[in-house]
Parts: sequence; C-alpha cells; structure tokens
Amino acid sequence: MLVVDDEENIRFLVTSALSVQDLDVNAVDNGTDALHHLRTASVDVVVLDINLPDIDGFEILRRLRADGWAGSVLFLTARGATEDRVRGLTSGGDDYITKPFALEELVARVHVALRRAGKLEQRELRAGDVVLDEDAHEVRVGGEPVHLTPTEFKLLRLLLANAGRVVTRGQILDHVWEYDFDGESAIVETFISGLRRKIDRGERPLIHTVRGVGYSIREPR
Amino acid sequence: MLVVDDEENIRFLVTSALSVQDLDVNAVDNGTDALHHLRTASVDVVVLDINLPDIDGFEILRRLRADGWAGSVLFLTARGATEDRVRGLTSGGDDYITKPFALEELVARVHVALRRAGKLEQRELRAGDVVLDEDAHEVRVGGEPVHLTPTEFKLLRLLLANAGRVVTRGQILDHVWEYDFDGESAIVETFISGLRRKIDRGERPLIHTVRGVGYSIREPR
DNA sequence: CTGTGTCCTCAGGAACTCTTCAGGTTGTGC
DNA sequence: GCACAACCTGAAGAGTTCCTGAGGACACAG
Repeated sequence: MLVVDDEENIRFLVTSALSVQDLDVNAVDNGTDALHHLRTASVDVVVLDINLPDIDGFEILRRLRADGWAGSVLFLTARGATEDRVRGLTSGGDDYITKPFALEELVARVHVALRRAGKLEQRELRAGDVVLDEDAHEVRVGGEPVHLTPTEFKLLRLLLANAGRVVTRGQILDHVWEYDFDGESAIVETFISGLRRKIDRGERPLIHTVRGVGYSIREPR
Repeated sequence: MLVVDDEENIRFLVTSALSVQDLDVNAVDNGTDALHHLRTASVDVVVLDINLPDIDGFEILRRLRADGWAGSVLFLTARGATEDRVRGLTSGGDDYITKPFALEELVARVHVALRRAGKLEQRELRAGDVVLDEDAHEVRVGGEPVHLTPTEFKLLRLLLANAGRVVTRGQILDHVWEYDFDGESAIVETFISGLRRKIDRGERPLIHTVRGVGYSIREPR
C-alpha cells in the first residue's frame, strides 16, 4: 500500500491507522516520488490525494494505467470541489472519499479495495453470538438482525476489528468520528451504552470497560 | 477467458470490452502461445480467430479437445470465406461470429457461453416475487408484468445484482446515471420512491433504506 | 404543433440520529 | 468508609436524512 498526500497530518493518521491493521504501508508527499515508488515497488492499493504540489492525482493514475499498473486507487478529495470530477474518473473500480473523513471509513474502503484485488478474504466480524456483516451492513445477535445507527455500526466494527485488544477513547474518537471532531468525549460513553443495550443483553457481557483506558470486546469463555 | 487473434486492433477491442464486464481476460496473437496458455491456465471460454499465422483455429480446437479440454469456443471468421466450414465444424456447442462484428454482439455471445459453462448467473434476477428478465427487458411481480421506465429498470437491476449487499448512493449514481452526472443526489430517492410504488407494495418490503449509507434489496425471510 | 412519457428539481414534512446534559452508579486510593 | 473521579443511562432539543407529490423541461411520435 502507498499513501500519497502533502499534508503531514493526514499521512500520519492514515499510515498509522493502516499499519494497525497489519498492512504494509508507505507514504510520500508528492507525485514524483509516488510514481517512482509505484514503479519500483509492488503496490496493490494507493490512497491518493487529488491536490498535490507537483502532479495532480488524476494524472498520476493516468500515467500508471498507461504503464499497465492494475491496482486499486482510493482518491482523497475536498468536499464539493473535485467531487464530481472524481466520480467521473473512477469508473474503473476505483473509489474516492471526501475530506474530512472518519478513519474507520477509510480503513473499510481500503479493505474493500484489497478484497477486490484478492489480497484479503473475510467479510464478517464476530464475537460470541454477535455477527457483523460488512457487505450487507447488517448486525445479527444470535441470528436475529439488530438495527444499529450508522455511528453505532462504525463503533461496533472498530471494537470487533480489535477484538481482544483494548481500544482507547482517543482511538475511538479518531476512528469513528471525523478526525477534526472536537465535541465532548463523553459521547463515546453514550454510544457504548446504546450498543450494550442493543447487542449485549446476555448474562455474559461482551463489551468490557477498562477503567481509565477505554473499552474492549472479548469472546466469552 | 482467452482471446486469440493476430490483429492487434481486435485483441485490444475485445479484451477491453470484456474486462469492462468484470471478466478475467488474457490475449495472445498466435496458435502456439494459445495452446500453451490453455494448457497451463484455467480457461473457460476462448475467443478464437480462424486465420492465425501458425496453427489454424480448427486445429487448435482439435488438439485441445484431444487433451480433454471442456471449455467453450467462440470462433472469429471473415464473412464468406470460411463461414461454411465453420458451420460444419462447430457441432459441439461452439459458436462463431463473423468479422466485422458489433462489440456488443460479441459480449452477448460470450455471456451465453459463460452461462452455459455455469460460470455466470442466469439472466433472470429475482428477489421475493419480483423477477427481472434481462433478455426480455421485463419485470414481473407475482407473475404480473409491471412497466418500468429505462432508468427504473437499470436501478432495479443494479439492486438485484447486489441483492443482500448495500449499494451506496454513490455507486447508484455511478452505475445508473452517466458518470459525469452532476445533479442532486436526491434523484436517487425519487427513483427509489417510484420503484417502491411499482414493485414493492407488499407488507414485507423488499427495498430497504440503510440510513447514511444507501439501499439494499433483500429476500424477505 | 400537440400530446405523451420520462427525467429531474424542488419543497414540506416525517422519521431518524447526533449530541449534550444532568443525575445516578460504580470503582479507586487513602 | 469517604471523597473523588470515572463511568452509565435516559431524556430532550437540534440537526440531518429521507420520502413523496407536484410541476417544469425535454424529447419524440403522430
């Protein structure tokens, strides 16, 4: 994987989020380096900002395709501005996401891209009798579908993707909410509470509070 | 899939037309390479020119059948010349098409071949008592034909082709509308509303709204 | 030119979700 | 056991997304 963006902040956030997923990630901050890297290393998926200081994102993709590169691209674009153009140029299975985005959303899209490239299997996350199906965007508890709101869904996905590990409040805010969200962090508690009510009603709780740190979801044993 | 033709132009046209259909396509320009490729890779359908520089198309097929290869062949032939011979020799369910041909025609024939090989789903898409027949371009609900406008038809086809999966508003815009469509995305809602009125009047809805994400069509359970 | 069918926009209202807040509960260190 | 911090939960208003019907724009056939 390669991340191409001139904002240091974004490069850092995105690469860390993807490394946590056990993905092999590199990052560069301009188009020239990007092209060089893509021609010398084997890359399956590129996260590519449209607005780069030297060559623009579309042009990079065009040159790569001309070289016969067959990987997937996930474009980053400011809301509104280039949105329509992106849509027009991403017919070939490529995807795009508008800034600011929730990191979790980006990770999910990267997974879709990798799955399409045949580099990743799995599309169901589970713990105990809770099953989260990414394709159907559906959650079932003991076989019964349970309705979750979009934010609840993202939160549960994050917890399940890190099952057995503790996820800190900060990580949750970064991944589930947009990265420049500056509201109260108490909102996490509200959503955890909601999730528990909806999917964690058994006598053995799945979602555990780790005082002073965060939350973790764990198979009951 | 494998395309065998010595004209660069045809190879290019055919492979691009087929890749757009999400098919896995390779191309070679002579009989020797074709035989080698077919013996080493798993190929279901071959688009095979009769006039090749080295081995002729009939001979290639004969040798393959002798090896026990069971795929389908779509012969390409110039009009008139070898036409009769082709007809005589394509007993085994193989098909042929004369140059020059419309790409769409070729794609349709390839689909037939793939469907026969069981590698492609039926042309009838269905969910609950809604049936969409691609060949007849017709939709029936509980056996009764229902008239849909072209856009409604495309939308329903997209949803049915992704039954059980959520289709995002962006995907819908990309696939149903021209890719440079820049109108309001509220148009999707208008058409979903229309579809619901026409085909989804039962008490168990087929078309589900996934708030903040898109729509999905699902077999009632 | 008129009628018909389809596409697309718009606007009001309905339905749903997010976020904050406040009061109650639980856990921790002394 | 006490005080304090951290956490839980329900309620409510603000905000967002979605649904639907009406109507103008456009193309095409008669």
